Amino acid sequence: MDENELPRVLQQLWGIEGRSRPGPKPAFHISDIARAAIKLADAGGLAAVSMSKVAAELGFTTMSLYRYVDAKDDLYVVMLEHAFAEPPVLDPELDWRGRITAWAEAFRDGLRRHPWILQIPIQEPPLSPNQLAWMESGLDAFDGTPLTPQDRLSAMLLVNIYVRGTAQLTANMLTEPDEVRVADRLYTERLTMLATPDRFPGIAATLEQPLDEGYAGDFDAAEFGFGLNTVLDGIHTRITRATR
Amino acid sequence: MDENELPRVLQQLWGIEGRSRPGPKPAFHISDIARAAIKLADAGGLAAVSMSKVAAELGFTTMSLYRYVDAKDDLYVVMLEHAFAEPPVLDPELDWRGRITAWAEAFRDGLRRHPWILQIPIQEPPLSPNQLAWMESGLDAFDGTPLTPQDRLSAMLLVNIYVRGTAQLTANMLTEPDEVRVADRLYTERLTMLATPDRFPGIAATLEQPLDEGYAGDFDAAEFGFGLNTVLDGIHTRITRATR
DNA sequence: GCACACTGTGTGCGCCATACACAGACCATA
DNA sequence: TATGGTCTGTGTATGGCGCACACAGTGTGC
Repeated sequence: MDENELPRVLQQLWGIEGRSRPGPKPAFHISDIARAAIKLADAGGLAAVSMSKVAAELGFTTMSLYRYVDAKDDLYVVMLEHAFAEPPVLDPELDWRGRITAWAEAFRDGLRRHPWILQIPIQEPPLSPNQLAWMESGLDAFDGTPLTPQDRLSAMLLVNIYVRGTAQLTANMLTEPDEVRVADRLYTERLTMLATPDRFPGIAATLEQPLDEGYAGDFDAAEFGFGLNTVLDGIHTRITRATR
Repeated sequence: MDENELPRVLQQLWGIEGRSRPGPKPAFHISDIARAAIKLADAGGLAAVSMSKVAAELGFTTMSLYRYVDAKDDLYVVMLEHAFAEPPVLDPELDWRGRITAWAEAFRDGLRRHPWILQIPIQEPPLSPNQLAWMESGLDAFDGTPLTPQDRLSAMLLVNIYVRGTAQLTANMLTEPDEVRVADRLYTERLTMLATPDRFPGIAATLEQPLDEGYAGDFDAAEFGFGLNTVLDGIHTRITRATR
């Protein structure tokens, strides 16, 4: 009974094959759809992904996609599942901090490779194989700590949220690195103009500080690691309390 | 020169009035547009907001909106600006932790009141008055700490990201509290079915743990505060290091 | 009082997701 | 081996969307 309730996309992603059926053989597979859609999204953002464009990319008609996918949202699920392939293998030699850091960086790399992921409207919590594998991988990073399963979930989600959030901040500016610089400079200019020291002293103080070279280009690796470490320090405190 | 570059929406939001001009008086104001759009969004989510529906709500034609707003994205900016009015006044008696907690909770309340905010595709960093006021308010929470302006920005962003992220997690499920319960139970069922202990031991362990009553209904205040405290512990560690 | 910038409006375009009916392909069964 | 039913890809059609553009009327600065 439960199996029937599983949406078709999830059934296909988990490889729950229907028994051999009458009718013509399907001409392709959802993974083909995923590949075509990801290609379009990598090139032109999520806006470049439409049912008709994906179908054209595959050489089929728009409506043929609906034989594989119930709705556009399912297309997103399939794209997400294929964009994040296997989670990283975490070095068991490392402590929890090293492991979750590696996990976070791998996640970040994925988001950098496919920035359109951040544009996907999230409707439901993840249930597809690779998504669960990433979850599992993140939870496993806390093996050996005294954290309860619930605590591990919270901690993993915290890191997950942090990575997504920072990626969001940097991905606001468009894709081209040059454009990032320009948009950033323009933003700073405008902010300097609008955030006057009398009404916005805190913001003004931030702007007075000369930007580090490292920071200028992007919310780069150093800054990312710095913020991540703050989060991990918080988790560390929790672990210490749990040990006591 | 710089003023001319400012997008029209921002000019209007900052109250930079153009000199008195020829032609008919405008029939309404962007704040009317904001009110109408927010009303629609509160009732039916961001999907219920279209140029034509907003215009109809106001009793005007679709195209009239474009006399006030250059594009749909600007409409979002206006909605955001009006949905988050004044930031909370932070009690100066409190320490930084109390202040930033109050700020985070106020932010969270705003997101709860207008869940559609999370659906708005963020294209640019904020430059509108209330948005900057919230930024300022968040930065001010760290007054009296040894953190540098840059550190305060990072810390504020960290809290901001946390609140957004957790709100995102809970808002995935739809609006009705009952639906949350149902969706949550359904998710747990499916997860239990798919995340078998052999392949996903970490996830399975999380599921075995009986859910607290408090947790069941929602990612509620207690859980929110718990995660927030973890983040604040991390910031506390940074402050301690800066003091030393 | 006049020129002209500005107002709200009507029409129309191209794109989107997707409902539905259809003709042909193929397997399980007889 | 024949056949029924189910599945395939396709063509057509619908209602919505954001928005470009031309227009007639309005009101201010000169």
